[in-house]
Amino acid sequence: MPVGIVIFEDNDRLRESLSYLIGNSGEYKLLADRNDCSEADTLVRVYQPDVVLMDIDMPGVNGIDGIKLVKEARPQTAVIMYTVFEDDEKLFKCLCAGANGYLLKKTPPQKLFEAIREVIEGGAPMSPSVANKVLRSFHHTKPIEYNLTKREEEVLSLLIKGSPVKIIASELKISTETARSHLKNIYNKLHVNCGKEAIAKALREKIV
Amino acid sequence: MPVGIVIFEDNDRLRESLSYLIGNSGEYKLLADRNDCSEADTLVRVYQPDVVLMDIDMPGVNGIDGIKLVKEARPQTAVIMYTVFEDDEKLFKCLCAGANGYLLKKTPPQKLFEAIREVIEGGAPMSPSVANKVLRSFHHTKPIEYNLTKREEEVLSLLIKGSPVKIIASELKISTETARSHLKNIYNKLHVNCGKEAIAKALREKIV
DNA sequence: ATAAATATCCCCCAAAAGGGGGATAGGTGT
DNA sequence: ACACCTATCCCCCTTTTGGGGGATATTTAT
Repeated sequence: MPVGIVIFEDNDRLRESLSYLIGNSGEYKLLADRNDCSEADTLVRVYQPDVVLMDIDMPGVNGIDGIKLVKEARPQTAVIMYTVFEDDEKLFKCLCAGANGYLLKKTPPQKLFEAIREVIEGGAPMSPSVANKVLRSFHHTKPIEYNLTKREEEVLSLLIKGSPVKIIASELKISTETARSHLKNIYNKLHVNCGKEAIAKALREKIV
Repeated sequence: MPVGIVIFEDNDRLRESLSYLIGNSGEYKLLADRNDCSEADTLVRVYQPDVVLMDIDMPGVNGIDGIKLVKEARPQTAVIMYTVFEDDEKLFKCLCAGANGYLLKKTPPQKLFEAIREVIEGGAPMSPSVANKVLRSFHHTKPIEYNLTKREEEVLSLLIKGSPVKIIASELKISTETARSHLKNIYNKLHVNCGKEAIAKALREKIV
């Protein structure tokens, strides 16, 4: 049976041309198309699409919440974002919400069809610039150097487990006073004033 | 001028066929090919390639450290991994080390050429199953429910900035005693005993 | 060889945090 | 109507923290 598709896109003209293209592809079957995704959950429950094409900027419920509706209603339905936005915030929100692909609207129809094929086969189609952003998000940007000594790193790694000084000291088999000294030095090097800030900074910047 | 390519691949047969394909493409120019990447840094400094094709499993210096050598020597050179491995550990280590693409060896040469084109244009070519792994790494696996109230979430989000109770209270325009109450409730709900543990848990599990 | 950095320990003291109570008012749900 | 949750506030008391000193050995670097 052909691949079933549902489209959420508030631009009527665009939605209609997409629907037309898909309906006449032979390869895909257009199950439904809507200009808002407030009832996305019901719709995917009823039509059980293999793929959903989802815009982001829509009146009422936006596409990001739309992803969640779709995924909660039917996790196996693949959601491909189809949008003009390529800012990091929207992109990563979509990915976190469970999007299976992310295409920019400048993608030509032929590539769009390829992407649908790819997502059906378990891939994750992304426009090149999007894939690049995603990859770059892994490039541990700057291992900012705080010049912590080995011992200080040990102390810090215990600290970020939430251990109080006494525990840190006993784990490292040193006196609490020594542990406290190390902590003071760590706070100075990280430019923070207390353990809580140090933990926050260390975890955020992936020190240790 | 044609796109310059350097190959690191320890399988002689494969390396030679790749070299041959690239050398005869007209589109690309093979600058060098090696069976180990112990001198990857020197090599990219000398040949200044646009793209490096890099295997992972090589004698001596492995491909992951190879990425680092290349990127430190010449950050603008794009590194495409070309490997049989698709386990999470190797994949994400490569991405973190700065890889610009990740292709499985089952990729047909034509797709390989496409990938090189894509990476030159600033994309991030990935085999479908790889792209899928990458995307899935964003799917916030477990939104473990601690049933924090809105107010408690506000307090927690201030806490993880390292703010002391007084600051939290004044930011939320409530008394320090109220803020303290909220904190106590938060600690109970998160099953922790102090603010440091709460910060660690909240940041690790991406609550708030 | 000599200086600098590191790891270790100690004291004092004020401020902050944490645990234990308890109280009031507004809202929700049944 | 009543129980329950939430948000607000207050007190007491002990432990922990953070900042300020300082001291001594060992290691590292120059």
